Parts: sequence; structure tokens; C-alpha cells
Amino acid sequence: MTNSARASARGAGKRRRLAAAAARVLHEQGAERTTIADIAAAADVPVGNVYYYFKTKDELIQAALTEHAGNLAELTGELDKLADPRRRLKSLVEAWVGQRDTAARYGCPTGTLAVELDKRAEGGLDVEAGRVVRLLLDWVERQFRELGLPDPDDLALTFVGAYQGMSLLANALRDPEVMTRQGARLTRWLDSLDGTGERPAG
Amino acid sequence: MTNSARASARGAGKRRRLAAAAARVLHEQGAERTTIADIAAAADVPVGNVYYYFKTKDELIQAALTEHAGNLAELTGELDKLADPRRRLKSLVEAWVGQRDTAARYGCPTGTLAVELDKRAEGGLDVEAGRVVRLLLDWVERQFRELGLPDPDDLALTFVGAYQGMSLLANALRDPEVMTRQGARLTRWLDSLDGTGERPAG
DNA sequence: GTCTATACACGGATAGAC
DNA sequence: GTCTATCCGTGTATAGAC
Repeated sequence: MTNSARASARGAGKRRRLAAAAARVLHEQGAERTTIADIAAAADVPVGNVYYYFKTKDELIQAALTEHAGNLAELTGELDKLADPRRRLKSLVEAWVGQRDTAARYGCPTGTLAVELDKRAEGGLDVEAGRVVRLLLDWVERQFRELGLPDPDDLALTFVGAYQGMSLLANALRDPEVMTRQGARLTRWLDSLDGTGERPAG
Repeated sequence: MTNSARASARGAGKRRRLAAAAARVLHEQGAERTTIADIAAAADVPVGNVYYYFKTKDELIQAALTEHAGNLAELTGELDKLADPRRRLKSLVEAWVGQRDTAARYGCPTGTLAVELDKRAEGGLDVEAGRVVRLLLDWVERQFRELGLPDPDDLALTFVGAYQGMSLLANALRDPEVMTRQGARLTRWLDSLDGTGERPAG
């Protein structure tokens, strides 16, 4: 292994640590209140060194978004192993409810970030956030389509919207129980949908 | 009228203008990215003068929250004139859909503010934001209770959560149509609820 | 009560030694 | 590739003239 290759390997490791730390810290503190120093400390990388990997704070935020997209892809990849699309969606709800304490404390990672980035429209980061939301929306829509339900895109909006809404309320009220109760309701809703027609308002 | 009384009247006017401007600008730009100067300019008050009315930025944010609470009280006050609670809720949905362009551009005023303030937990402003959300929640719950529906508190969480969720998605996707479509779904849901029992997941 | 000037802190970003 | 020192812009808040 050459010196530069070894250096790259170390570098890639640090880069990855920074991206992961960015995702975590930005979720907990919000994009505006998080400083480069915060992320550097969380990643255990010297502050000044950060700029070698990411030229601007926006690039770090972008990395966090990519990280979130990756986490999502990993999760849906697991769920895809289940045979029944309805089962997949119900498992997703279970995963969300499992994160209830985090949701009550910090909200949905992508949702809260999207809210903040929409007010930071300069670097086009708002569009990027929308893209990550779209990833989830599209995957959910695919499940409803496989179930043969009408208007799968609307159903996906309702489903993901319900998640975003309950996360926001759980966060605003600082109450994890909101996730539990609304999660149960969402599961019952999934059960109530049949392949022949649509129930009003989901 | 004494001099000081006249001064108070002028002062109260400016104070009110500042509070209203704070509510508007904080919604559009977000709490962190909004400077005192921004609010002063929007209220047409000289920057340096702001501190006479509000000692800190947090006090200005608090004033904006009070403003939002006032707007909400005004709206529900109007809706209360309608005889049927179901009609009241449907009118509320109509009002939300009527704001679809604003929602797509800036999200729900209280919701987005609550998200941001939750990451600004020092001054206890996060709790204040939760209080405003509670006002809406309580009013909605009262309507469901009047309709004789079971678990009115859960229904209120579903209803308000749906609104917060659709606002966030409309905002993230920058698409007002999300509000229209999900609003219609919410209306159909209200119609599907009867006084005798509860439909699964709303 | 109104407004100007400014102190002061903080955070993003860069230069350049190692 | 790593790290320190520092520049510089910006924004909150205050002092004090009017």
C-alpha cells in the first residue's frame, strides 16, 4: 500500500465520520445552531482539519442529507425482503414508533432538516432535502401500488404526512406517547385498506 | 390627553407593529436567520428603537408566538359561530387549503416555528411553542367531543397531525397541490366519522 | 421616547507552518 | 494530509446624545 493510498483510507474514514456526525448533530441541534466546531468535536476531528474534507458548511449539510438518504435506503432494503407490501408498511410504522423517544426530543431527522433548509434557500439545499423526502414517498407509493390500491401517490402523501405530523406533534409536546398512539392508528388504517377500493381520507 | 399617554399610544402602536412584523418575518425566514434589523425594517421602526420595546430577540419571538395564538383565537372564534362542530372542522380545513400557497412556500406558521424553537431550548421558548400547538389541539378536541366521538384527544392528534404533515410535505416539495389533495381527503374523513363509533385510523 | 454609534462575541472561512 | 492562528463579516445588545 502506498503512502497516498494509506492517507486516502484514513481520509475516507474521517470524511465518513464527519458525515455521520453531521447527520447526528444537525438533527439534534438544528442546522443554524450547529457550528463546524460542534461537528468536528462529535466526529473527533480537529476543527481546522474539517475544511480539508468539506469546503463549506453547506457541503457538510449536503453530506448529512446523503447520510440520511443512505439510512433510508438501508431500511427500505431490509423491508423489501418481506413478501407482503402491507407487512412492509406496518414494519415501517413499527420502526418509527421504536424511535419515539428520539422523535419526541428532536423530531424526524429529515423532516426537521427539511423545514430548516427551506428557509435557507440560497445554496439549493432546500431542493436536496425535498429529494430525500421524495425517496421515502416513492418507496411508500410503490407499496400501495403493489397492493393494487387506487391513487397510490395520494395514499403515500397521507401515510408519510401522518408520520411527519405525529413526529412534529410529539416533538412540540415533548411526548413520545403521541408516536405510540398515532402509530397504532396508522397500523389500523393500513389494515382497513383493501385491494378493491379506497376508504375516505385514509 | 397627557404627553405620556400620547407617547404610550404611539408606543403601543409600534409595539404592536413589531409583534405583527415579527410573526410574519419569522415565519418567512425562520427564527435563526431573522435578524432584529429584518423585523425592524418590516415594521418600519428604526433598528435601534426596537430594544426600547423588546429587550431581547427572545422577547420578540415570544411576541410572535402570542400573535399566532391571537390569530388562532380569532379564527376559532369565527368558527364557533357555526352550529355544527363538523361544519366547523370542515371550515377549518377550507381555511388551511386557502393558505396553500403560503404553506407550500413557508410551511405552517406555528409548526415550523415550533420545530425551530425546539432546538433553541435555552429560553424555554420551545415550551411556549408547544403551548400554542396545544391551543389548536384543545379546540379541535372539543369539536370531536361535541360530536360524541370516542377518544376525541386521539382524533384531535390525527386531525392536527394531518395538517402539520401535509404542510410540511407541501413545503418540502414546494407544491400547493399537496394541500388541496390532502385537504379533500381530510374533509372526506370528517364526513366518514359518525357519532356512534370510531373508524380505524381516521 | 427616539435614534446613532459602537462594543462585543461568535462563527465561517483562509493562510500557511508543519 | 494535518493543524494553528487569525481574518473578517455579521448580529445582538448597550451607552448615551438628542
